[in-house]
Amino acid sequence: MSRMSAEERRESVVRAAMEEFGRGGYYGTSTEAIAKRVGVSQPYLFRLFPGKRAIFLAAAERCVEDTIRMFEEATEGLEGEAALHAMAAAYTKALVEQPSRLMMQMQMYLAVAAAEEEGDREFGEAVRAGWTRLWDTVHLPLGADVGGTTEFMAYGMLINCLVAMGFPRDHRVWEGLATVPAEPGSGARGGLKA
Amino acid sequence: MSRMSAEERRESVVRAAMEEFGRGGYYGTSTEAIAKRVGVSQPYLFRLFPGKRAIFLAAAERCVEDTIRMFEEATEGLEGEAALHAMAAAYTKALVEQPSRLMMQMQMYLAVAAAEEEGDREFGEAVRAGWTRLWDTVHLPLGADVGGTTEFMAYGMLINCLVAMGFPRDHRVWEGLATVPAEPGSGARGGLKA
DNA sequence: GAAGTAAGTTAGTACTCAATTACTACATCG
DNA sequence: CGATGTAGTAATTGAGTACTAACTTACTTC
Repeated sequence: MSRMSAEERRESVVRAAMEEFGRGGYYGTSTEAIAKRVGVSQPYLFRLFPGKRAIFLAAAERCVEDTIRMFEEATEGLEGEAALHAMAAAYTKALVEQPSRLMMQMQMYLAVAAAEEEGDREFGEAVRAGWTRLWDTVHLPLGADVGGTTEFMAYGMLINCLVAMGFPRDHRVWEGLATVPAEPGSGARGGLKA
Repeated sequence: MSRMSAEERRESVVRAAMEEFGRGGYYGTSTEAIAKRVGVSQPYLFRLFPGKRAIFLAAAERCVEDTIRMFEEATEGLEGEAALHAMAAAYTKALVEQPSRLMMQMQMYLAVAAAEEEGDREFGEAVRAGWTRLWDTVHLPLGADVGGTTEFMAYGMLINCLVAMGFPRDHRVWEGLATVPAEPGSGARGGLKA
């Protein structure tokens, strides 16, 4: 169909890969599924990327970068408590609008062990580096409060897990978390914790 | 080699499956890998279980039950703050002694989406039921404090993620968490958060 | 000690999937 | 117009994998 520059194609592959890998993880996602979503033949992926792992890694890094930028933009000019609330709001917004990004994040964390066992030590390094950067991105606007940063990340991971498990928003396990309202667009204020 | 009753064999299969699935997830683990670990031929697994999914589910449910019992035993006769510290200590002990159980737990959370897409709605139900039971198990000794329970679970999920990513115990991302000492056996007291 | 049963294996099937090779359509420029 | 390069596909391959069928070995019981 529509021809695209290789760079543009790679971009749409990365986006499609985030969705697909987010759902099925590395091993549970076929390159064909990604190709189908992009609207391109499966072998063509291997002209755009050296292999499946490279696609996964690209999606993972993009995922981290997006989250980092999201927090940076949310906290622009803010500090302390205000920054915390801004980040929490941004997170709950992402939770509704891009759940696949949260899923992909979890999938990349869990992919480290298997990758390491397969001899790919670099993947783990990249994931840990990404986490550390994300951690610092949160740490700074919170006024370098280690406990606060850790707490924020902790609630984030809990939310990711609840999303992964598919708990409906009105289930009691969400009770302790001030989440986004049922319908998006009606405010989305509130913190990550009660 | 040594013959066993089918029940005993199933038991060892479940244990092996927890290790293997914990590492590679559902799709990243072959039944042959499990069979090898058990020390039995691969096709024999299908006489003990109806299929791969059933093995995964059995391992997942065992995993939840173990954790629930762990917390129940840790909090026996305790309440409130004391129960919290007991559970935290038990968790950090498990973190060192049975990391594969924590990994399996995460893997089962992330397996829900893919299972649902494959038409297996029951798996998600089972996982959510397991989480809810675990939640209640923590909730009770904490004096039915919703916020406290949520916080405890949140820190637990964060720890699971850090373990999955393979962060060494002395990395700064652990700073905000009072974790177990470098060598096991030297006390292991302290809570989940700083 | 023969018969029956339960534990376990070997061999094989049908299928999926990552990756390669060889080809085609379309543009742009000399 | 012809040449060169780039976006893309069709066909295929070889490795792995869940699962089946048929057979074998050991324990138990009368």
